[in-house]
Amino acid sequence: METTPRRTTGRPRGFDADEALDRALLVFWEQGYEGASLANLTQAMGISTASMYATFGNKEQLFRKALERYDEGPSAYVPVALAEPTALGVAAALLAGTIRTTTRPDQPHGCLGVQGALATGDAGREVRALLVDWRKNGFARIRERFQRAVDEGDLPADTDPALLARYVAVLQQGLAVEAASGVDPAELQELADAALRNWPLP
Amino acid sequence: METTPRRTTGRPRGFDADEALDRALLVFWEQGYEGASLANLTQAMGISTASMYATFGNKEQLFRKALERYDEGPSAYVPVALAEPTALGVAAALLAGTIRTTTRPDQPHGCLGVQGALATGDAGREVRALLVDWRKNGFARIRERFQRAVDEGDLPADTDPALLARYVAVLQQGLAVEAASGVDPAELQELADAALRNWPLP
DNA sequence: CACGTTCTGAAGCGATCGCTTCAGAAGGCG
DNA sequence: CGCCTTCTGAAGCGATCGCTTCAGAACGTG
Repeated sequence: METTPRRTTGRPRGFDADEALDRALLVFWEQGYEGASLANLTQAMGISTASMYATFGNKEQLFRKALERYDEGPSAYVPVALAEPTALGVAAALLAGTIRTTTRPDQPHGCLGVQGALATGDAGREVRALLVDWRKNGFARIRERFQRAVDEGDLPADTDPALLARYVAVLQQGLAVEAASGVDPAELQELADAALRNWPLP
Repeated sequence: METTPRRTTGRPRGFDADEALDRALLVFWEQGYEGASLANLTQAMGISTASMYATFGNKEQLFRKALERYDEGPSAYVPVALAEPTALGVAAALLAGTIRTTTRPDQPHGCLGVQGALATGDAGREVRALLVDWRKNGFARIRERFQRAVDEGDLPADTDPALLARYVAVLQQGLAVEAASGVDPAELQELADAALRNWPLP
């Protein structure tokens, strides 16, 4: 990432911005946007508030960067899943990826895009809207992929791509809530398998 | 409700505790436990902080009472749904009830039990655990109902009640997240219908 | 009416909130 | 080396956090 123009001169930054961002991501992921205080964040990042503001702007912009980081890291399974050759393969990979990402023992349980700011006070209104868009975008990408599957004959011609995409998205979000509740991933995977057992075949 | 022993003498309370609790419920529902400040709450309740503390104890106990109120009000469809004669009827009523409750135009969108404290800082740890239990309890009641359906022959003998209950619970929670994102209830109901189309029949 | 009890408005508790400022330390460059 | 830019630790900004205290108002009761 290139958070600052990085002039040629001056004292170089004493920390790794990417690593600091990763640590901030974990804090937001676990505590949510409003639940994560500046003190929590900077302590986990190992830097002072001044360095945080100089590097990332403010708390909200830090969250936006952390969300981008989430897309590149924990949520990187999504584009991979969408590239699966069949619609059923796409759905299965999305659900498996969701379960894997939301239940890792070394990470916060659940999904940042869901629990980062699902209900907030005034201070979190913009971040909440950001995550609403993030989820809407995720749904749209699945819908487009399923539309392609219909066009290609991979899904029956009378399939409603939006309905099917909503099904997958709802399962993903429901799974994320279950994961945040500490439910065993094996049980969730069993459910994901069952939920795709009646997939519409061409 | 009977928050105070209600002695026979003394100056009577100048507000309706139930109504104040209803208003607090709306604030918690929309802003979450941590996002709702004492100022938000007492202003919506129309009382001073002293009255709130005298009547309800503190913020956390106020939330607990609000959750009980949520069970009696917005979430009252659950026991009704569980009393449906067939397992499919139970599932359909639970999903329809979820959609109705989480998308009412005159109420916050989404589910208090999900978005009230899904990810929190230290201050919300206990409330988060409370809602985890709340959700686990909801799942358990569905599972027990489906177990009964298996015993009664209303579901095939080889049906896994826990798996089927998890399916319904995940759909409910996913629908609640969609509702919190502002998705049209008609679209969600369409999805709920589709999700139950391959219900295991005896 | 006076008493006794309870409720309530207001003020304020220490702590923390997100955020800013600033002097000085730390490095690259001429 | 000395200059100049940038980074950083610490202190502190006003505001708000959840919560408590208290004097006085408001009522039922004897």
